[in-house]
Amino acid sequence: MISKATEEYLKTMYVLKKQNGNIRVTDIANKMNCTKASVNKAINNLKEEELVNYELYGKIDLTNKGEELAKKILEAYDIVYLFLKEVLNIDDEESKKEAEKIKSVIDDGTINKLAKYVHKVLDLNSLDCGYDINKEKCRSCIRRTANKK
Amino acid sequence: MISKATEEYLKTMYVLKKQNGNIRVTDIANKMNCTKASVNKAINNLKEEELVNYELYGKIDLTNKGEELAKKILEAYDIVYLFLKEVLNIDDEESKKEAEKIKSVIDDGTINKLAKYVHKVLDLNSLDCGYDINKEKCRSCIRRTANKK
DNA sequence: ATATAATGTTAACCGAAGTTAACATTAAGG
DNA sequence: CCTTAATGTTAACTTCGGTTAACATTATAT
Repeated sequence: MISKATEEYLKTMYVLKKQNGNIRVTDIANKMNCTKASVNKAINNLKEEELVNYELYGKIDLTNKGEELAKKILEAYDIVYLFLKEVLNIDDEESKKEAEKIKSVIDDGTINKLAKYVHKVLDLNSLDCGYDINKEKCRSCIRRTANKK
Repeated sequence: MISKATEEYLKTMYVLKKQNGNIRVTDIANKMNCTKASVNKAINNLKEEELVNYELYGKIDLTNKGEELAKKILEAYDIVYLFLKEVLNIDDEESKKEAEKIKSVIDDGTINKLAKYVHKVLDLNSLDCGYDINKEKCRSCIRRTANKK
């Protein structure tokens, strides 16, 4: 339905909305290191799918459906990022870069399993994504090992 | 230099060579669910990069450089697959599918960290990829937890 | 040996995602 | 206001990875 590439635009738009209160072509292009022309195309794709509302030269905004999807995409990114950074101890910049790529290819099912695992290993019982993992024996041991240099 | 998509063809060729002793366009196409035409193009790309040798209607073979790269790609796949299957407990088919996609986007550095982690968690001290992780306290605990339903 | 099947190659085309460059619209400052 | 700068849009083009369909070559079986 909607490509992974196009999902990126949606995600960026969501972030900009939270951040600036509005969504502008120029800002998207800057964030994504692409041209305004590319942004324009993506917006049209997203409008097709009823993920964003906009009129020529008008305000750009996400629909409810668009917000939901954007949130899901962001969650996936967060989980992968957390895993790379906190479990594998990959440095921050690299974790961000890699999380971006990985979350763009993996299925929901994998994200869910990863989320559970990360939460278990890091002893996080509540996180934005809503995971609440049952306590298990030996968790602090796992964490100590996972976080060790 | 060489795209991730084209790397896939190289990997498949390597596997077929080990498996059948020879590499044929038709077999590659079957394995990869694509047309022979696509295979042909990929082979030409790989020849450009001196990763395979071949002449029109002739034998197809990997160069040394091609073999080395193929091995690296396979290692990456194996590590990701192992992680998904044995650590996250994702089922076999899904693990294969996802490993394929993930290994196509991540950097070497991430693969290395993941390899170390997987070996530590699963208590594997030797594997094809050559990792030999120092023993650490509490490893069996980690493994028990990782393998638990 | 030769017809037929299997295999390999090529040309022309497609869609996705990006680009450049020209143009249109809107916003801002004097 | 009205000019100019910033922003947004569009058309034409590029590259990549794939396709189909026609064709060429090689292998097989009787």
